[in-house]
Amino acid sequence: MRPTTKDLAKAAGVSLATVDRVLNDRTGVREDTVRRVSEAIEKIGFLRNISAANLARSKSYRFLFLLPRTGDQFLAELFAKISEANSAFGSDAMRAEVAQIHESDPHQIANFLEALHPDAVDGVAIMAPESPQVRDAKLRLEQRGIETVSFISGQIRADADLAAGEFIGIDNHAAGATAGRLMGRFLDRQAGKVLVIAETMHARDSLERRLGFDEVIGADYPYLTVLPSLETHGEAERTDRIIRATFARNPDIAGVYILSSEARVPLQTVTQLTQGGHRVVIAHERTPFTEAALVARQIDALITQDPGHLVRSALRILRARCDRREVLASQEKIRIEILFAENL
Amino acid sequence: MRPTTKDLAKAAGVSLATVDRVLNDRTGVREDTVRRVSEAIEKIGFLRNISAANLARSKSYRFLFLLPRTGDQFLAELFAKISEANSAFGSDAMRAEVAQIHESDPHQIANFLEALHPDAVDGVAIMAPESPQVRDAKLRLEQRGIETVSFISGQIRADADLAAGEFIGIDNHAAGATAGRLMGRFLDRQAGKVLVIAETMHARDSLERRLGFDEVIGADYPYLTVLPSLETHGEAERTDRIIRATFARNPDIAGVYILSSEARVPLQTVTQLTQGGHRVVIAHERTPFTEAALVARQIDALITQDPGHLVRSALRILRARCDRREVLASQEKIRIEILFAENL
DNA sequence: ACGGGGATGAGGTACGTACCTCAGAAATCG
DNA sequence: CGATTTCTGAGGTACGTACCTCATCCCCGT
Repeated sequence: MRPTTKDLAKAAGVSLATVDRVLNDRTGVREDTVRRVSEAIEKIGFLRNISAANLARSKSYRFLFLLPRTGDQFLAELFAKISEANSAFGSDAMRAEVAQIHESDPHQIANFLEALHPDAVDGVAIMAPESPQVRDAKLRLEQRGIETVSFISGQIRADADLAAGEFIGIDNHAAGATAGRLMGRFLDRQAGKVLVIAETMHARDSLERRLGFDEVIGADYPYLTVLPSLETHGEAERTDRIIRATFARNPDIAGVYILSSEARVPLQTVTQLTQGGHRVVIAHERTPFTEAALVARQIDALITQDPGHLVRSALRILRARCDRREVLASQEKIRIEILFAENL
Repeated sequence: MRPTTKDLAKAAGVSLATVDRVLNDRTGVREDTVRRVSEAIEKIGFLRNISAANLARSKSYRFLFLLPRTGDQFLAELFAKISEANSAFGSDAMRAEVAQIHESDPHQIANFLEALHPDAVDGVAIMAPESPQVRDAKLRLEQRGIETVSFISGQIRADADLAAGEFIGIDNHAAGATAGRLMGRFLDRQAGKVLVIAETMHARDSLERRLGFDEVIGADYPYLTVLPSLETHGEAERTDRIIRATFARNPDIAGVYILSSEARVPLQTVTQLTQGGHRVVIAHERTPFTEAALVARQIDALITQDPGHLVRSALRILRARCDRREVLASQEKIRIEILFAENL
């Protein structure tokens, strides 16, 4: 049988009331009594029964995902997984909701965050580009007792944040390097140019992917030339136009790397221009469109992060932080997945 | 607020006692009363609070992993992850233990399973090759109320089992196909022979990997010749000897595919024989050894399944079955991961 | 020596569910 | 119709923890 608070009280030679005071950080306990209880916890291996505790304080967790207002299929995947998580964790007294904001307006994001009240929300997963306003708003949220995590893109302060579960998402530098390795190996000894397409290079994740990509290509495949990144700004017409123009100017494009998470629009143009050729195309994120393109051999490889894992990981980390618990680091590490048609 | 049994009783127009009888499948309730309660459950969206239920019946879950007696680093990883899961799920009233058996002796396995008692074990994850004895023993376990799942290798009855969470592990045919694709692309247009090394081809997972591998190579890379599988039987001396002999007979070996989960021993010999050459080496499973080999460029790619995910998935599935709950299928799908030095 | 305040104990109620008993209502049978 | 049998309701206790109140005790300073 697992020891209970009752056993703990007996082992520490104190009453249940004192055990409760120590366990819940209440005032009015002498320091050496705290120590005695802590030692007893170690000695008998007491573990608080979180189910019972949550039952007693009839606590439930309300979490919020703050996502961009505009997006395409990857955003839709995230929505689907959040609602899936809601039904899966429903019996666990936690609920996740979504709010959408214009990701390009740091002021609006900060205002939104300021308006959140600890009575209504226990934690927020924020998918938004880095900015001082948002960073400050996050700090103030945490002071008010609302937990926060950076989701997929956004505020990374240091490598240590990754370990601490501050950031939920893949290591984008490594993802870019992986793309570079695949591109290099798939274009085996074949010289040529490589086109890189991004939504915007102002986002930290795009920058890091590009950096990782260039590093590998530069080091191991010097006969490949990586062109400057094309920026689509998420506009379909512009995307089509600039890709066509670049292909026209560079007939020797051997590979295409689409590093933004919404690949559908650029991919449509690239596919048309690559008809029958032997170009290697690598893109990010698994969506109905990219999946179909992979099967149709219009893409050679996909580099992805599992949206279901992202969502569940965010929820588990927020929850653990609310409970002041450690998380299982190895479970929360978001893997860089590589998909071919064979391992879909 | 989530509806409770009290709300359910009111909504169904019955007493708490009757609600309890219906929820826990007790006898002595008229059929149309059951129906009324069920309808009320739907109507008010009642969800049983499993924490409270487990608290009330002071239930804890005891699960058992049945693993092979002999193994190397992959087995060690599994052990580590099981003990990790124990501490992570410890506050959740579930405990996992390990038993080891000679995997090659179906009789001993069956005897072991027969001896398990529902009072001592709630569920078993079995990693053992397919055999009629084990299959029967599993069925009898389930009749006695002990849940079972096939773990990593072993009894697959049909594709439907995969969906139902009967089998926990990757799709080995797809894994072999993925290896084949990588081998083909990395050996771009370079003709030669491909060596395949297995522990034994009597195991279903090895067979399926080989099948998938051959399919892709045969279809898309006809200039490659895949040699008959070498069987190591897990013996170090024999492994070294037969690999050396095969290399001596086939100087034009361009690629090596090690399809068993313990790659260390064969890999040591292969690495020696490949010194300075340009052979493509693909192996399975991430262990300290294969990871180091990947970084040292002695392996070109690793095809893996996350042992932590395997273990947690097994536990979640067993637990859900004990609770007669559905699992979240997308979370339990074990992905075929591809590792390069860049995305470790 | 005494008051005051901090530390501690004793005991209660609550959370949502399981499981038990017993009384009484309703349905079924002869 | 009464006598069974079957169903249902009311109420209790328990699980492990949180949170509350009140009484008591000890230590401190005066």
